Amino acid sequence: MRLRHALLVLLAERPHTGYELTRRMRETVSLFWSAQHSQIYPELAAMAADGLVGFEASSGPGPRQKKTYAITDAGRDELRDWLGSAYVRKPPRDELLLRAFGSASADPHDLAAVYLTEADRLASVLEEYAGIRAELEVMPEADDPTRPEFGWMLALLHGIATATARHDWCVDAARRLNAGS
Amino acid sequence: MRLRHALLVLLAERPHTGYELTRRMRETVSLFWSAQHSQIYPELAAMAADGLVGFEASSGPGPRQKKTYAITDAGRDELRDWLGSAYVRKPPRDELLLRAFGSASADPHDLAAVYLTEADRLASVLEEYAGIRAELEVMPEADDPTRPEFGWMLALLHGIATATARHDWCVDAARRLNAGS
DNA sequence: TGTTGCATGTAAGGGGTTACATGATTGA
DNA sequence: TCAATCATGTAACCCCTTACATGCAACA
Repeated sequence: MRLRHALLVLLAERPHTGYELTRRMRETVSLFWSAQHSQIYPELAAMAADGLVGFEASSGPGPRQKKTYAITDAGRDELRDWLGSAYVRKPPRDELLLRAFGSASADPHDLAAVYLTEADRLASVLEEYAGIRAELEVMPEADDPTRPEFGWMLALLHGIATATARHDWCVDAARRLNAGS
Repeated sequence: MRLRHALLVLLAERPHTGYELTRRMRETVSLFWSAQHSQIYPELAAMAADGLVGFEASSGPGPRQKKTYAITDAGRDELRDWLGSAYVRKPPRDELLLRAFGSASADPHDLAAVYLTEADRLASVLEEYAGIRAELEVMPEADDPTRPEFGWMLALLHGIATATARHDWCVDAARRLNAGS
């Protein structure tokens, strides 16, 4: 039930409609989480049934009512408990590494090209991160653990560190593959 | 259908029973892939139906026959094609980052403890990797892209690089959380 | 005698993606 | 008038985990 906690994190900041949550997942949190609206709407209904969120309905565009969800005290408790609970790592599934492991069965140049393409993508992602970092670094809120900007900063630093490591690995993997022949 | 390719990678090396594939997933490939036997047995049957693998049955322990699966030429073609095909990144789901993003709703000390526990785990993982690396580095096969050891080396280097980055991030995140109060 | 390893399967359910379905408002 | 944005839902399907189910051989 991790989607539940992702939604609680966003709702702890301020109330949202399901549509807004879908957009924020895509635009803001997509660095480390994502979900489709088809998953979010039923989950919000279940969370309301469990008392973690409440909603106010108002007339919206289209045939149905628009529902604005807000976190409840029970929701805040659940979120705080989960944030402090033990982290259990999920088995990773990394397709890029699986390919590396199987390189003996590949055309080395084709596989090297795959890694170089990914390295390029990561390089442009890193440029984007550098811009966001410059914006965040001048904000004093980023040093205050009670502010949302603190979490943004942590997530960004993680993104920069891992994307850099992966970028360099991709370049090295391509070099090793091409050096072999 | 990525499990299919994971199994083809292992079968390209040599024939295996479903039981052996399950064990190798757990012991060898678990750094970046995993699967349960309940998933592997039906998939092997489907791959045989599609002509990617063949099997020889022999009498085994227990009530059923033991089946040793071997990759076919069609399987090798499929594997080579997949290894050279474009990589499409899957949306990541990183619970540790989700927690960082929600830190404003957490007890900072509890959350810092979670990160320090994970940092400890990563430190011991890194020690283990260093040992494997020392073994691999004296093997000349690790530089030859046509040998399985080459892929092991690549996967290991990735593991070391990302575990290091993540370890350092965990320590930094705990420091920032504790510095705030 | 009891546990571990070898060996293969099925069933139920959770979580996620893709596609189907509806319809008002705003701006080009 | 056409497209995009806002807004909410359902259905089918895929992938994966957990649990159920069977039974021989080797070893302590």
